[in-house]
Amino acid sequence: MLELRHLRTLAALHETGSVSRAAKRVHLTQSALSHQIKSLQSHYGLSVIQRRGQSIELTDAGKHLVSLAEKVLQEIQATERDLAKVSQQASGSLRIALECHTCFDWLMPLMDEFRLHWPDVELDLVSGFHSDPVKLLEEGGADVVIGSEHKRQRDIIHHPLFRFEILAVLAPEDPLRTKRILHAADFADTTLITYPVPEDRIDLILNVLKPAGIHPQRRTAELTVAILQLVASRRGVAALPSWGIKNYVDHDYVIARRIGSNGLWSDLYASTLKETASRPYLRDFLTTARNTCFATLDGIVPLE
Amino acid sequence: MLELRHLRTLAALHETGSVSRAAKRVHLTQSALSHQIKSLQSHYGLSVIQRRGQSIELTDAGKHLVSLAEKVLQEIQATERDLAKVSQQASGSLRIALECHTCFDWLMPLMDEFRLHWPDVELDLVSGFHSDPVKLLEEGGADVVIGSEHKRQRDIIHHPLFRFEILAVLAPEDPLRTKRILHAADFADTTLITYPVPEDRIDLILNVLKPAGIHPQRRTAELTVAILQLVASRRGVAALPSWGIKNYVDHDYVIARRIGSNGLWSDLYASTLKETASRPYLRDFLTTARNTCFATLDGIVPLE
DNA sequence: CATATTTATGAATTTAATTCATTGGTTTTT
DNA sequence: AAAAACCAATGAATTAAATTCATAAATATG
Repeated sequence: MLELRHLRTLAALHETGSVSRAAKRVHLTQSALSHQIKSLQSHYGLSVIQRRGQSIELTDAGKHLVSLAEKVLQEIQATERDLAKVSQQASGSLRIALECHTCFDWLMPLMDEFRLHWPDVELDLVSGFHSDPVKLLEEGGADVVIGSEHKRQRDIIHHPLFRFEILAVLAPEDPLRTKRILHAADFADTTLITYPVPEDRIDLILNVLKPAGIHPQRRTAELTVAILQLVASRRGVAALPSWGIKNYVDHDYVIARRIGSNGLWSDLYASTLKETASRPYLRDFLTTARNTCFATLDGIVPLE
Repeated sequence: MLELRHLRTLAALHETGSVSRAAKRVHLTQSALSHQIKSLQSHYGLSVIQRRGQSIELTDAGKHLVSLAEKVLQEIQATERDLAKVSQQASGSLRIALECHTCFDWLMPLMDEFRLHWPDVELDLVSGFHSDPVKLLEEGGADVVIGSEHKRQRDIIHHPLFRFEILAVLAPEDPLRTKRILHAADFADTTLITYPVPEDRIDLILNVLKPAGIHPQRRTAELTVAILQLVASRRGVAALPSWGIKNYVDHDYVIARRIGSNGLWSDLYASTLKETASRPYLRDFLTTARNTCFATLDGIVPLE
């Protein structure tokens, strides 16, 4: 018999295009999903997905079920918002602290949508730099911190968002363009253009350059566009999320290169206090965040 | 986590107005449903139903979930029809043999709806009387038999529809009107007005009168309205399903009385061959049949 | 051609749902 | 007013089923 579990899986398959990624998305193993799909297929006597080389493709039947899933899951979310109103859990505050500057890109439209659904929740962005963002939660200065920190800590929950790749961004004429992959040494004589945050908050420096003993010059800019403008005009190179620069790369404004043979990856979490985690509007915020990110951001991968 | 199981239960609770009846409706025990409701309530931190003395009442939250359930379950049904088309299982024949004459009442609109959803299925009513309707299935004369037969038989499946009460129908001026409950003896000097079928197909005779050694006169009519017309004009009494006479009773055209202290009840099944049972359009027919009957027919109770 | 990655599968395990047996309330009956 | 009948709730036992584990098969990738 069909269950929501199946629909959630179908939606994840559609989102991620692979069984193993979908499995992470719904916090199950690849095996579990494979079994699930099998039982679904035998229940309806038709196939839902088809192996397409290394990944998979949805069949016609699968597409029908996916569109059902999307419809149904949205309706459930809407009803759950209604339930929060009924039980008077539809108010409170959601002050978001952003550790990842580029995240403004997807957070802004998300906040607009959130405001529509939760008019009685005080929504705010906590601006400025914070040395210890998790402390901010404990001190009550913010309700969610969006960043890459995820070390286990009492009374704090790190809700996984997604994993993304950080690419080196170069001017199209940069001599390094000939290399398909950049390594630490390639940054030795460059100027690194970053957001105005300490060194230990920049993955490239922390995980690649510092271990290799390389300390390039730095120059900072507040906004992603400003950084890209500097890169394009050959003032230096930057390291930014692949989805944050996609448009600029597609239009040949800049070029992007992988950092290290496996790439430089970063994980994004939304951290809250334990007590905040159970609030309906926070749960809703998280699911819509994940949904919109997986739907709109290219190249991201489920986490956990 | 919410599952379709919960929504199916909610819908059944709404339909039947009681946990134990809802349990039968979804083929589970009362205990299972009670646990299910409890876990649902603790998941959302609010109550869904409230004990209202003998039976139960849905809370505001419960009503929200019920309307979600109805929407979602309909969408699933629609998608399953689409899947049948995709896998080319949307054609075949559905010839219905009716053992219960009064069932025309609900079957007609149901057939109209069915035709809309399954334009490529040959839908027919097998008319006339059949001594052994199950044999009709085996001989290929019909695809479904709607009647009260349900003895286990090889290669035949009896899909339970519902249980209903058969009431004695009297003219408003009938001397028997003073009795709240009629017993076999009360029929001794009456004329029994029935459909034109053999005695052993009339529950009142088979289960009440014959065992008591009472053999009233009989007169037959083809149509329910004709029977009621005869009753109203004092030509005799009839025994008909409570839902079949509700409108006439409500308008005081006739009056209805319980037969025996526990009432005279009859069970309705839709019987098919085993192989027919798995066809998508047959399953769809059955679920819509049950849905519309439980939604529109008063006083019916889930079976099994 | 070896290696990475991805999906499929059978068996074992764990989790969760359901039933069983019983109790506590309500209503109805006598 | 007591008894009977009915209905829902509960905890423990049971059963069922979903998930994981371990592994194989299949398909790119370098």
